[in-house]
Amino acid sequence: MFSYSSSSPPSSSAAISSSYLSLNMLNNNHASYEQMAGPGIGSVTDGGGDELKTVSGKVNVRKPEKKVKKPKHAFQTRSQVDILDDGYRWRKYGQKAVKNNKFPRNYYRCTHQGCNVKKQVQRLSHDDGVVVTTYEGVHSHPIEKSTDNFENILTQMQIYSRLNDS
DNA sequence: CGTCTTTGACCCGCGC
DNA sequence: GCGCGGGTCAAAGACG
Repeated sequence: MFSYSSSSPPSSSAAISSSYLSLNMLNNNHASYEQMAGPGIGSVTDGGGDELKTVSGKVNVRKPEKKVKKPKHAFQTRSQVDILDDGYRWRKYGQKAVKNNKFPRNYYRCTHQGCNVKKQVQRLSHDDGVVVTTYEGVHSHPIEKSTDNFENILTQMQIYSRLNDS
C-alpha cells in the first residue's frame, strides 16, 4: 500500500516545479483507518455495476447489497498544492463545500478502466499549509508515469511513512 | 479534436 | 415530512 512511485508533470508544462511543491512531510497524523464490516470480504474493489441510470437520465445509485465499506486511508500532508500527483491519472468529478471549512473539498477518481479508486482532497482553512488527502480503494494497475527527481521526494515520503508507522 | 475541469442539479442517509 | 450535509452525475466550457 502506499506505493507511491513518481509523478511528473508533462515536460511541456512543468506546472508543478519542485520549488513550488514543497512537500514537508513532517507531519503526521497519518490516520489510516480501515472500515470493513462484511463477513469474509476479501476484495475491496467494488465490482462496479452499482450504478443504474433511469431512462430520464437521472441517476439512481443502487447498492442494496454489498454493504461493504471500502477501506479508506487518510493522509495529512504539508503542502502548498492540494493536487499531490502520485503518478496516477485523476479526473475531478465534484467539489463541495464543507461546513467547518471555508475551503471546498475536491473529489477525484482514477481514470483507469476498472479502477474505481477515489480520492478526496481537503485543506484546512485555519492552516492552508495542511492538506488532507483521503484515498479510497486500491489501484490494480501500474503507474503510467515515471520520471524525474520526484522519485526522490516520493521515496522520502515512503521513508517517512515507515518512520511514522513504527 | 480529445481530455479534463467547472458547476448546478440531483440523490441519499440521517436527525428533528 | 422536511431540511441539512455529504457524495455523485453530466452538460458545457476550457485547455492542450
